This record gives sequence, structure tokens and C-alpha cells, in this order.
Amino acid sequence: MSISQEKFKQMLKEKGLKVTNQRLLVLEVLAAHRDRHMTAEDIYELVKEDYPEIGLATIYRTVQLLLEMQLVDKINLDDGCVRYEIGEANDGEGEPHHHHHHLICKTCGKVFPFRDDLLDGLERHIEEETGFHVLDHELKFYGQCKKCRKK
Amino acid sequence: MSISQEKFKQMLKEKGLKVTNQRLLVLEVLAAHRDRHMTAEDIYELVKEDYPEIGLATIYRTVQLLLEMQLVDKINLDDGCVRYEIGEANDGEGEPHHHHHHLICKTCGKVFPFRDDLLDGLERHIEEETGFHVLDHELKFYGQCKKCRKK
DNA sequence: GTGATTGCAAACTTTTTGCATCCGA
DNA sequence: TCGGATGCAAAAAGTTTGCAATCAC
Repeated sequence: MSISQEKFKQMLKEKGLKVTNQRLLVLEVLAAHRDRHMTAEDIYELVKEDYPEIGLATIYRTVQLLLEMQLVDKINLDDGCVRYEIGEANDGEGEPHHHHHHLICKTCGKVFPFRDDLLDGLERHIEEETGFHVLDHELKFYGQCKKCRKK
Repeated sequence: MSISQEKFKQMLKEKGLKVTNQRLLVLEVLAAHRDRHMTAEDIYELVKEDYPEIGLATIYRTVQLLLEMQLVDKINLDDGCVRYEIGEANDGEGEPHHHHHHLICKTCGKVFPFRDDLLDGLERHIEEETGFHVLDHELKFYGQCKKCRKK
């Protein structure tokens, strides 16, 4: 049982919400595929293996809950569906919004993660310049991956 | 008549495509509202004022064309619909992908533009490190704007 | 026991597509 | 003229919602 699952149970109880199999399984599936960028449908198919009676609506409702609890991040790869991945900081500690960026290949469609903290300085700069308080960011790069370039 | 409209006509002819009223009007509406982030529906409503018989499907098809021609940029503000804005570089010259970033207020929903070229260095860094050739990027910051912070 | 949660189906929203008609070159 | 472009309606795809049944506490 992962740290985030224990944390999740505790957070649910604190909010007066119930710990259900469905909720635990959705988080488990996200944790087990942290390398992937999962759509609601992806999660649905995987949870169904353990719990065939689950409905797609429950996936949407649970993912919404996990977003509010900041246990998962939402990303949009511009292919028409929203994707979810478990937050990086939520197995251990650390600032909640230090997730990675995404390199999206326009040729093959593959998505590569990329870590960089360059934006911290930029966030401070924005706050000084505009008074806008930055809580989170999303950065995507579009281009061509190594493999596709060679062809 | 703006430079981008002339450019658009020429690009259409080069591709063997036709210059139609509908296409010109969609570009015109986007150019006239470069400060806004327009959905297909927004464009539809505005073009209808001059050309009531236009169909929404034509807006979608035209916007798709403008994206391919790199005359407009696509942005997604996570409110369930894709938005379009005319490319900054396309009235004059310059690198095509130097558009601005967006500061999205989680409280009032307003979107503020922010200019910064910090990402140029990061793009070079990515190419060296991963071999991924970056053509474009999209950067969004989520947080709270000056006004909402005061409350 | 009781209120939150779930599954199902229907509704909704945004975007795409097929096709007959129309129009620019 | 003729192939591309358009408008309309229908279809598709993703997500949300209402409600009765169910389950966690």
C-alpha cells in the first residue's frame, strides 16, 4: 500500500467522505501507471479488470475528487480528451506544483516528460511585475522527437 | 486591409485553394479581436453579423486551415472548448512561435497575457539534452490575479 | 439507519462528417 | 465547366447529470 493511498484515505475521512473500493482502485490504477497519461476511458478499462461493475461516471466523479484534493494533475494533449496523472510530490513531500513538462511529437504523437525548474524564477518575476499570484503551471513543447527527425 | 489578409489570399492561391468570403471573414474577425481568446462559437456569432448564412462547420473548417497555415494559434483554457487567436508574428515578420503566455485566474476566470522570451534558452537546452526538436510551445500559469487577491 | 456513493441511462456540449448544392477560378 | 467549398443535418466523442438502488459508517 502506497503512501498516497494512506494519505487519500485519511483525506477522505477528514472531509467526511467515504472510503470506497471504487475510489481506491482509481487511485491505484493511476499510481500503477505513473508513466502514462491516462484518459478517463483508460482508467475505466483498467479498473474494470478488478471491478467489472464500475461505471464510467464514477471514474469521472473520482478523478474530479482527486483533482480537488490535488492528488492528481490534469493535462491536455490536444487530442480531444483530458488526461490525468498522479502528482509527483504526492508520494513524498515537496512543493505541490513542481511537476514535469511535456514534449509532444507532432509526427508520431508520443509524449516525453521533461523535468526543469526554470519556471520558478519566472513565476517570481510574474508576481513582481503583474501582481498575479502563481499557484501552478502547465508547459507543453510541440516538435519532433529524435526518432522522427532521423527519418 | 491588413497585411495578414493579403498574405492569406496569397497563401490560399499558392495552395490551389479558393479565396472565399467566409474565409476572409473568419480571419477578419480574429484580427479584429486579437485581445480576446475566441471559441468557434464566438467567431460564428461575429461572422454571422456580416454573413448570416454561414454555418458553424465552416468556422471549424476554416480555423483548421488557419492553424495549418500557422496564421492562428490554438489555446486551451480548460473550460471545455478550444480557443483561437491570431498569431502575433503574422502582421509583420519574425519567428513564428514567439507568442505570449497566459495567466489564468482560478477565482474570476480572467485570462491575462504575459510576454517573455525565457523559453528560448530552455528550448535549446531541451534539444541538446534530448534530441527533441522544439517547434512551438504553450505555457499557462494558474493562480490568482491582483484584484482577486485583495478580496 | 442514514446520508453519501454508485451504476445506469439519458442529456448535453463540442466538434466532425456526409452529401447535395453552390460558387470561384 | 469543374473541383473545391459551403450549409445543413446527422453523427461522433467526451463528459455531466438525475435518479433509484446500494453501501460505508
